Amino acid sequence: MAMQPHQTADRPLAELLAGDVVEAAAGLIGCVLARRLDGGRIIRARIVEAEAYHQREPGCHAYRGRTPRNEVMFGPPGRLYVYFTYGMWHCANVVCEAAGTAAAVLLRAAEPLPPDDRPLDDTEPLRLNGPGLLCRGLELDRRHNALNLLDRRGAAWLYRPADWRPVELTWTTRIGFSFPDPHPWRCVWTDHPAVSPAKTGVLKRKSRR
DNA sequence: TCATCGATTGGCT
DNA sequence: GCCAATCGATGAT
Repeated sequence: MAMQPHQTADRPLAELLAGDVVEAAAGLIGCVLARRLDGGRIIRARIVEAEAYHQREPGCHAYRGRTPRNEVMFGPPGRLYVYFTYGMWHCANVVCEAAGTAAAVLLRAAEPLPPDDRPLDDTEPLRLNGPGLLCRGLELDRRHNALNLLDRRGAAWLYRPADWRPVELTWTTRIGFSFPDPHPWRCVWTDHPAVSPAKTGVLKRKSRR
């Protein structure tokens, strides 16, 4: 089996997202998703778990081609793809690879960061450890579909923080498949406490740095 | 037009 | 471990 990618900071975020979606999943671990709420308050969360999807495999929403729902996946990289599922949850993805190719990284879990100078309120910790919880916590829904995450002036944006460092990654199969997942494309910040409680991912291998 | 089910979560047995 | 909640996207009829 091919080696799973490690993390490097040798490429700007925009370039990373324009490239291979599995490498993008690795590179997004440790990056920050910022959200400007309607009232102006800003929430930030560090991504600790992500999954890669590509149109060439049946687990991907775009496997059967372009539909109104997955339209954004075919667009330029760096856009936000939000879909609604199970009647009550939204899931957020970062579109990757070139326009015309449908590929995206599902953001499965993140660690909430303290709001600027204040410590996080321990009495009501924000739980973002699951794709549905992440969207609920950051108040993301389909109104934000197609948002450009590389534009810091928008309602949500992505960046690699100044203190970003490569971390140990664990790769497993992806979560929620109704058939055996052929790809270990779930990328987890090893042993990070904010990772989702999903139990069905099969451990494939670890990678250092 | 209809039936099925999902890239989920939390609660209960 | 099992299952309900809840509804839109999708594929079949």
